[in-house]
Amino acid sequence: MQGKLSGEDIKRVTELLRKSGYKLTPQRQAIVDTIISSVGNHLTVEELYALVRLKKPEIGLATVYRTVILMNELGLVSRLDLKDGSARYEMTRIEENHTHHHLICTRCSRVSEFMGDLLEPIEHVIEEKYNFIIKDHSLKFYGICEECAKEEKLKEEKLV
Amino acid sequence: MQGKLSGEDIKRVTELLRKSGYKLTPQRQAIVDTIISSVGNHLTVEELYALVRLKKPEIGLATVYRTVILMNELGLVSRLDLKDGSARYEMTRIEENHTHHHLICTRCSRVSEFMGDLLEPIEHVIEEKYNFIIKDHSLKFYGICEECAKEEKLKEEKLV
DNA sequence: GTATGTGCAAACGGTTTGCAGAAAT
DNA sequence: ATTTCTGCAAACCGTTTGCACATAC
Repeated sequence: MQGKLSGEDIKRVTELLRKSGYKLTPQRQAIVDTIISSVGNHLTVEELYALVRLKKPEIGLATVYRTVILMNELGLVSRLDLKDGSARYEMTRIEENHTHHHLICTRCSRVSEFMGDLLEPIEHVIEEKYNFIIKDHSLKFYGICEECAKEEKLKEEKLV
Repeated sequence: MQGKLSGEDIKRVTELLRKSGYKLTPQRQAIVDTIISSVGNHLTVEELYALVRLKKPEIGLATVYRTVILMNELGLVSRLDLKDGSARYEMTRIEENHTHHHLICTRCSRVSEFMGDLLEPIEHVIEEKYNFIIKDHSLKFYGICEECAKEEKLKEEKLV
């Protein structure tokens, strides 16, 4: 659990749920609160489930799945697929217009992010050259994060 | 089944299997042949299984899984994860140095490819800025392919 | 009051695995 | 002869679904 919980965000999300004709149940509230209060964490559904249960022990896993799918359809969260078999979800922050990407450490599987509209020029080339209308993109870099690189260096030094 | 079957490729692959200490069974042969003869097709394991069974009806699905995992470890095939729950595999062609990406049509789920080392400059920026050592990357564009766009246009015209 | 949402447990679908027999080296 | 591989069926694991009850509106 990290990141600053923003009452503004919670309002925005619950409002949109309402407007779209969905009921604002305590379960959904709890899930929204939890997922917002852990920005930057890329939670699996199980992880989210565990966190939500701290506040709402009666909640069922299926409800978490259903809510997260719903929120994804509404564009409130975005799904992230690493290569490890379970989907991850994170809040979509309003400020950014779909231009954030992921750095995935293959040692510790930590996920960090980087910003930038670096792809825009590439997209234009593609659209013209291949007559392909781009709606969305996914850019991921796999490699070794700073912490793991440091650790490795330390080990090497000890061996010398 | 499409693409030109290259005897050279088959040799290269079977050779590498041997050298790495793996036995060259008829099952593996059949799988290698099939996957090579369908370059550009991004097969799911089930699809590959169905194709291989045309030549080797006794083969088991588990063998196909095991072979494809093995070949992936050896770098002979690459795994492609779309958002549809099943992994796809394609031959890794020697000519290209990991610089090919995917265009995925969200209408017909056809997958096409595009080449280009467009990411290299971006990678350097990232490596410096975030102290992240990049080993691999994945770039995918989701959208509407040329054929589907045409189809849509046709429908619109009929409605007018 | 009614439509929608929930919890539970069972089903699902892609993938992996344990095992006994088969085959490559 | 020995190690590796195969086919089968069962297990696995993340996810989805059917259902009877509960609840937000």
